[in-house]
Amino acid sequence: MAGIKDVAAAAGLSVATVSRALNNHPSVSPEARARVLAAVDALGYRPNAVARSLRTDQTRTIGLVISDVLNPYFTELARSVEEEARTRGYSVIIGNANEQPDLQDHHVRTLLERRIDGLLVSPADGRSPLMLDAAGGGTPMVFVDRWIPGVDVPVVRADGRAAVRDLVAHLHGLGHRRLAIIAGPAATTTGQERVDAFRAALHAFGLPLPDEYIGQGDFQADSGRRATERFLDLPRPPEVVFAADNLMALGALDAIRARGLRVPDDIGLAAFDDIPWFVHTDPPITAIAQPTADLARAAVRALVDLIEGRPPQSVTLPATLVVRRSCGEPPAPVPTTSQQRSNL
Amino acid sequence: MAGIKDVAAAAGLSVATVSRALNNHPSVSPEARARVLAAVDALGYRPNAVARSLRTDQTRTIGLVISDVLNPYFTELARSVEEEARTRGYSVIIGNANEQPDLQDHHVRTLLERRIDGLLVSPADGRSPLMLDAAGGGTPMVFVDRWIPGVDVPVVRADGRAAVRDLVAHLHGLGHRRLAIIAGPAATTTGQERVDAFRAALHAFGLPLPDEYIGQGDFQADSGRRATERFLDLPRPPEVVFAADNLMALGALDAIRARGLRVPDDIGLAAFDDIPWFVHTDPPITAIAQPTADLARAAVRALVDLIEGRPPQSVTLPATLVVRRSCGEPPAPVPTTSQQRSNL
DNA sequence: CTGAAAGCGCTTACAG
DNA sequence: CTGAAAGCGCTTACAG
Repeated sequence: MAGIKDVAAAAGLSVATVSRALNNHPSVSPEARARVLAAVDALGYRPNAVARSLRTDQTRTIGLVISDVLNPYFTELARSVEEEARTRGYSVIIGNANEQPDLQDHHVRTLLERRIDGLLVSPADGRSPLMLDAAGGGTPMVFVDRWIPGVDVPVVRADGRAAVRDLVAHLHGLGHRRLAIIAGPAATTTGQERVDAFRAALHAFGLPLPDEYIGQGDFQADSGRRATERFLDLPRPPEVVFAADNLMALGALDAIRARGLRVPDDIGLAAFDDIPWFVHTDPPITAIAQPTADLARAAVRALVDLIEGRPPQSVTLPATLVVRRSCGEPPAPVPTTSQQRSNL
Repeated sequence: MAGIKDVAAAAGLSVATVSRALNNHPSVSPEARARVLAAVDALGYRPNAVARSLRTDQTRTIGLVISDVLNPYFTELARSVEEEARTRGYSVIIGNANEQPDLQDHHVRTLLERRIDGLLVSPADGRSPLMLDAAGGGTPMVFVDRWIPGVDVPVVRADGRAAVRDLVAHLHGLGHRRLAIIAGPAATTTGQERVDAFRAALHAFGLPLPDEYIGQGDFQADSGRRATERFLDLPRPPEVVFAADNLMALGALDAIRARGLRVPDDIGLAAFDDIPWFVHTDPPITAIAQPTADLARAAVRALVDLIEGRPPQSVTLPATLVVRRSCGEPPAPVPTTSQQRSNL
């Protein structure tokens, strides 16, 4: 493969001049620049980013460690992160922790060895020593979605408290009193917060949250299935199950369906995190929506600020309740299209 | 940040010996190894993969260029690719082309400059010169899912012909005669093949595929929505719409719903690519399922073989029809659980 | 088993 | 505006 030396030889210039021409350094004569470009073209030269990174000590790359790519929320987050990073001249390398602490550490380690310029993390495990001292040590780092309390790193996330309160009000208004939650792992902030918010909201309505109405999940579908089965086996099953993420809601739906039960007639269901499919499930599912793309943008902005020496900004955005039919009683009637299938 | 020199100094050894110890080279005394490890620990040394790559001319990284991360099919593919690559000691960098040729090229270029050891591509655009000569030039490359005809690169993909035939037989058996398809971009092999297979299958049943029953989509949801609207505006709309991927099926569902029409009563719907949500949509959607994880594994295997100098293997796996209720008439009754909600 | 030294492909301060 | 040269942090052939 042609190197910068070959280009220099072909252009009749030094490698220094070639390098300058390629990096748009001002002090290069138009003529030299033209000769370089011609040589690059002729040889099919492709700069070696590895060598450049070694020399400049920057990779123009950020690492994104997320808990589960298969979760549509994180997929969208990843996509938006890449988009925003690209407009700022950065590439992103995604590490999928799949909710496993050791996998998370594997990716953090690999990313660090690759000398990424900064790390965007949604910690699957808040207690990883590796991550803790990466945060302490010089690597620019920003938490997104989930964070680790007590670590001095900017956090970009959504606050779901108000939306959870709205959800509980909605359920209460529908006459439901026995409300259960499938929680995420206690080792994650989102895992805890959503339970806390739910409990606080119930409390405000004078409702209890008995232990048997707290299912322990791990944000993946299987755990939602198992927790739901346990709920259904209870002497007094809950009237509504609130899944702390969309994958566990999918699992819950599977479990409910496997018993031949129907939503919302036999049991209600709501989820944290909204996805396009929730409009088309049977029935459409009431969910709490995060401003995912905005979070992604704010997170990248904070990280790039940190990398480039500007003061980064922590950001908290509100999540919002989207009422559909999975907890009973349709929402206020939607204006129907008058158009019928008259043309058949 | 501590470098190998610091480790050498702390261990009282040369950098050569440190390097050997860290790379498990056999000719290092146990004592030296121990001193190195201790020094590494004490200094928190983290090897610089950039420097190593420059020196060894390998990055132990493969690039994966996919057409759309938001498509659950590709998300799963990406996840399985990473998993398989990891067990073989490779990292993967994902480039999301988002079905845009220039974005695809951007990622291919970036990946090439990073000197990834090999490229796994599902071409969003089969005519990209960049990709074409990357394939010609020395970069180890394999196509997965989609490919580019006439390019000498191993291909790992699913063959959906039989499944499409099964689908048409199923629809015909249900009494449907006016069958439409929302096709993918003609610039992609999967875009073409699925139409071809559909047309061939219709032909076998003596059914026509009029032009107005071929909607032109781009594999993304919006295009499915638009194509479906056009179908519904026809004097004689189709009885069933077959979407060539799951995202366009989502769009179709949106469009159908927006008109106040119902599936399958007013119109039937089937999709290429199966996803977990199809079980829970209203109604559950009949789909053609690909062996995604197997494809991912085979693709990584082929690429790693190529990288490491072994002969790579092209692989074609069959896709299968999964009948649900979205085209009419429920499938043979499922054995119902006798368990009722008696415990309420 | 260990070390001194060359070199991977670039960028950039220094000199002209 | 251009070039010669040093150096980024490693690995590895060569010598001992």
